[in-house]
This record gives sequence, C-alpha cells and structure tokens, in this order.
Amino acid sequence: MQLIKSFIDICENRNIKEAPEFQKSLVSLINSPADREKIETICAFDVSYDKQSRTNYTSVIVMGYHDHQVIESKSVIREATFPYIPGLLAFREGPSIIEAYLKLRIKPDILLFDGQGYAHPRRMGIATMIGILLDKPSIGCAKTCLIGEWENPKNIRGAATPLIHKEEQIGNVLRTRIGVIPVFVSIGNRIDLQNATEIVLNCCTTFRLPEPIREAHRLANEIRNKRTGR
DNA sequence: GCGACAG
DNA sequence: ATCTTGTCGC
Ligand SMILES: [Mg+2]
Repeated sequence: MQLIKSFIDICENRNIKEAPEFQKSLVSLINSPADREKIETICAFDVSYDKQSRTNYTSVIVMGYHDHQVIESKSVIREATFPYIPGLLAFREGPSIIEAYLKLRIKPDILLFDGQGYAHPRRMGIATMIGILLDKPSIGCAKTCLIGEWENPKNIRGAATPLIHKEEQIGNVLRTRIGVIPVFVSIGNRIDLQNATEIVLNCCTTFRLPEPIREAHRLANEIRNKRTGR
C-alpha cells in the first residue's frame, strides 16, 4: 500500500518533523470492529537491541488464542534507523515489525503489541498505526503509562480502571493477576476497548503479561543472544 | 521555560 | 531498550 511506503520513507530518512504529521493523518483511518469476528489465532511482536542499541532484533509469533501454543514464528535482524522518541516508537520498531509480519505464512486474526495503541498524545501509538497499515484488528498492551490519568485498580485479577486524557477515555488500566502492577490496554484498530481488555486478560494465564507478548519477548532475546554470543 | 516521557 | 548477581519476600 502507499501508506506503508510513506511510513517507511519517513523512518528511513529519520524524518522526525513529518512523523507526528503522518500520525495525525492516520487517525481518521481507525476502523470500527467488524461484526463478531471469532479469534482463533493471535499474533505478537517484540524487539530487542544490543548494547549500543543500533542492531534491532525483531520477532513475531503466532499462537492459538485458546491453547496459547506457538503455531509459527519469524524474525528479522537489521539496523534501527529511527531513534527512540516517546510518542514516536512506531517509527523505530515499525519497519522491522512489518517486515517480520510479511514473512508469516499464517495470517493471524488479531495483532497484540508491546506498547500503546490509542492511548497516545495523537491517538496513534504503535498498535493503532501498524494495525492500520496492515489493515488488521490490533490491541495495545503497555507495561507503563505514556499519557493519561488513572486510579489504581483493585488488587484482583481482572480489575480495571479507565485511563483518561483530556476528558476522553483512551484505555483501561488492567490488573492481570493479583499482586502485580497493572498493564495499560488500549484499542489498536478494528476493535473496541471492552473486547481488547477481555482479550488481553484471557491471554494472561499465569503471568502479568499476555502469553503472546512473553513469547515474542523471549524469542527476540534469543535471536540476539544466539547471534551475539550468550 | 520546565518536567514527563511506550520501548 | 540496555548495563547485571545476588538477594529480599511470599
Ligand atoms: Mg518491547
């Protein structure tokens, strides 16, 4: 698609000035959820770096939504072109994530991201942006807050409080198990917050983070250590 | 101008 | 994200 081309262009040219404008131009492209889409497979990505943060190790894994068994996984190793700037994470990790995704033979039903989706200053975090570029349903699940105000949810698995920014609910703060710090869930593309929150919770069986993200994170570190040496 | 600030 | 072993707590 032309959008992906424009996106890659901004990333490779480190066009930090245009990046926020590109994000704004995509907000109107966030799609509504389709009617009752059944989820059978879920996909997640993660990226690890080495010491100088220049080489980028990206992983993508697809697992059964119900049994959490890995069905397929791919990886990409390349140099990061864009720096890490809060609010512009997608421009740093997006290119390799898209490349890894395109390697998949299986087309997953939904994408899960280690980062924000709609809970973003311009409502265009990495989950929303990549979801739009790949035209797939997507969810943002971040370990820490980027923007917004929230109350601490009760110490019970499944407890959630609204994440608010400028009078608008942009996400949910979700306790995925007793005794852990909550995660920040927001819509990506083609999904509603209620559904996104339920899906994230369903993926958290025994740990704080969703199984797909844990597996992607494990694989991203594995391919780096395997190529770096322990 | 100052402080906050996903990964 | 990364630098890093042992250590505190349930
Ligand atoms: Mg990550």
